Amino acid sequence: MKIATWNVNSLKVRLPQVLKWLEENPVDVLCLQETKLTDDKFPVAEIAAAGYMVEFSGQKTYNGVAILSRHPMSDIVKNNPLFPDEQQRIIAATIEGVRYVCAYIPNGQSLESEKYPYKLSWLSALHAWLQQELAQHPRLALLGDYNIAPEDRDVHDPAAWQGQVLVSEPEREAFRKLQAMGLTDSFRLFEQPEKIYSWWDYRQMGFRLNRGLRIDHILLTQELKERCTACVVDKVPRKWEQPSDHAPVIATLAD
DNA sequence: ATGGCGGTTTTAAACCGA
Repeated sequence: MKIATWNVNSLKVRLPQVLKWLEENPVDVLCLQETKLTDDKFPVAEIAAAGYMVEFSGQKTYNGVAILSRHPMSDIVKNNPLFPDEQQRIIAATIEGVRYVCAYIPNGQSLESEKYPYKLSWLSALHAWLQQELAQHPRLALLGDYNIAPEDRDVHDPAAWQGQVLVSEPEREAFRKLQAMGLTDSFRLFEQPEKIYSWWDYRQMGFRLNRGLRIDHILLTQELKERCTACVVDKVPRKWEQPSDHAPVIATLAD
């Protein structure tokens, strides 16, 4: 079983790349963020033709999430029932006995922005809802764009980023709170090369200079952690023409 | 300090992302 997450920064623009990537990486489950599509514009037929079922929750211009799966999905939940939110940032589904939560955690913009307390409240509500979900689903995977680099080794230049949004202590504390509820960062289960990131700024040759952050994650409960045999960032599509600024993250689960 | 880039919309300039 292979599962993946990818912030595509507009599925309208990136659909050909998603289909190409799935041909080369026929994962069982793919969580997408920033589809930026209303549900009536979602490319269901193209994704079905690629062999995937799909559930989605979108809106105009911003946000939007989807789960693509080779296996049937049930118990779909859109957004956090404990957190009324006009922004479409969560979709959850049960697939083959595993609960998948696909999340596009708010960016926060800056510590001074009103979007920053929104991000922290959003994370707090996510934690509360996940406690309920975990009580029902011992096998749970939380995949998505967390917009949090958990540690300094997930940041290309920790000194330059110190205290900024995406690395600030309250955000990292929220990440650790997710870990404390039994969710493990699958990437850190394994020995990894240094300077592995999942997002690079489009500007100033960010990707070529590897000025990145690791902000896309796959967190797993104990039972899934024990089945996890690999977790990698796939930089290949970041090198394609007109790429998303994020790269996919893939975890492998033994049967 | 600002703007870089790329996507979006109200198809031009403004917004948002990270």
